[in-house]
Amino acid sequence: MQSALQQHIQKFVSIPEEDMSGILAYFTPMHLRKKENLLVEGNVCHSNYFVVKGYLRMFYINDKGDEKTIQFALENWWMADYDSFSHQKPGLFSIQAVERAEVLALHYQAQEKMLQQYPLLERYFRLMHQRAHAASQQRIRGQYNLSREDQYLNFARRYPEFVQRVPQYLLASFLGFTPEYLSEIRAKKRS
Amino acid sequence: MQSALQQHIQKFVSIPEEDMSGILAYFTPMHLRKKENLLVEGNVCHSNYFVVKGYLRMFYINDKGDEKTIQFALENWWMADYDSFSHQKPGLFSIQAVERAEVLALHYQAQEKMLQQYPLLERYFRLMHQRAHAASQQRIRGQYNLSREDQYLNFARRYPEFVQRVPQYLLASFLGFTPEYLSEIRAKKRS
DNA sequence: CGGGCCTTTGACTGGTTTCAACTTCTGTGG
DNA sequence: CCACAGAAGTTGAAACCAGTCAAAGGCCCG
Repeated sequence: MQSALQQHIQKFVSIPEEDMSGILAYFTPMHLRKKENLLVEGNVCHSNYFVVKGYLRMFYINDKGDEKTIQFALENWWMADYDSFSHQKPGLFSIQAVERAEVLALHYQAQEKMLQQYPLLERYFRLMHQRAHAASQQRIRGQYNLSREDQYLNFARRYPEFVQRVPQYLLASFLGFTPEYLSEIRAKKRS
Repeated sequence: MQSALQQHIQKFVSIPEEDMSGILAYFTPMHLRKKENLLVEGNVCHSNYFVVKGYLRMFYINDKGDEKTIQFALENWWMADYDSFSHQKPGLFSIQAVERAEVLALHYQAQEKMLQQYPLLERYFRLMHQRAHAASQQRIRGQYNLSREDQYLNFARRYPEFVQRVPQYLLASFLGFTPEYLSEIRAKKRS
């Protein structure tokens, strides 16, 4: 059976079958326990992570000391603090496995080498970032357009399984409001 | 004198000098009047735009009928509705020149051809999107962390010349609040 | 079975929006 | 070059969305 990553890459670019093992060799598989950290705020983001199983979240800690989750990465998504990763300088985000998870880590230098050896992958990563860029534009649009309440309702309609899977306080943090308010919205919806 | 685009590309990848004219041939230079549209909501975003002079904004019109600006593109930035552009399907954004502007338009098919002919440019665009992705992460962080008032003060500190250049109602729309409130903030700051 | 974390509920507060009226600026035509 | 109309910016009052704080209830896991 071929890896999830391999399948994913083939969806976007056509890599000769025989190159695949060479490519996969650049990655380090990691098993993470619940709440295990991949990156801690203030450190350099050395790797770009591909999620095979479970899911990750990216967050930071604000002045008041509470965690704000700004992004999740589900199966088949990439995650990194790209400001930190791109310049290999200390960053402002932490990355953590919410549930027990499996990821493939691609170290910065490994990525550079890999891209030299297999330039076709530049296209793959270009498409990944372009897609993320598109997603950001849509997300920002949603944030401007909808009240917090509608953002939740929208999100719940679009990702019903995920809403079940994620703890409410994380979801609230991701949607940009307090757990108390989320609770209120849910109560209103029930009635 | 070499074009702004050429200089910009050379900052990120090393393209042989003799390839440059071939590359530039894929672009269509455009002169835009103030408030001229490059893209209207509901249409397919056929081109990716590089700003040579002046600046663009991307916006949409909400239920109440007012325009929400979600992004600006200054000199040396790229702009497109990437969800629409990537899939060549109708999109949710309009793009407009705020001032009189010059841009280089890269048509979707032209871009694909160009990337086939000069695969090194995949890297260039990968870096552009990665950078935009990084910027989105930072921007979202700012939106979670700061009150609207602080977002303005922050922005004004970081881009003082731009705050002068852009009309206030656009800036308010971009920062996600009403022109009236921006006015109030500025009044408070003066006193 | 117990402790701690998560969720719910309610009262109070304040940042931000809305609406409407007024002032200032800008550009265009006479 | 002035006049004027429309656009952009300001001000203030009322309403509301959402945050904060505190306390109680539910539930998972050791």
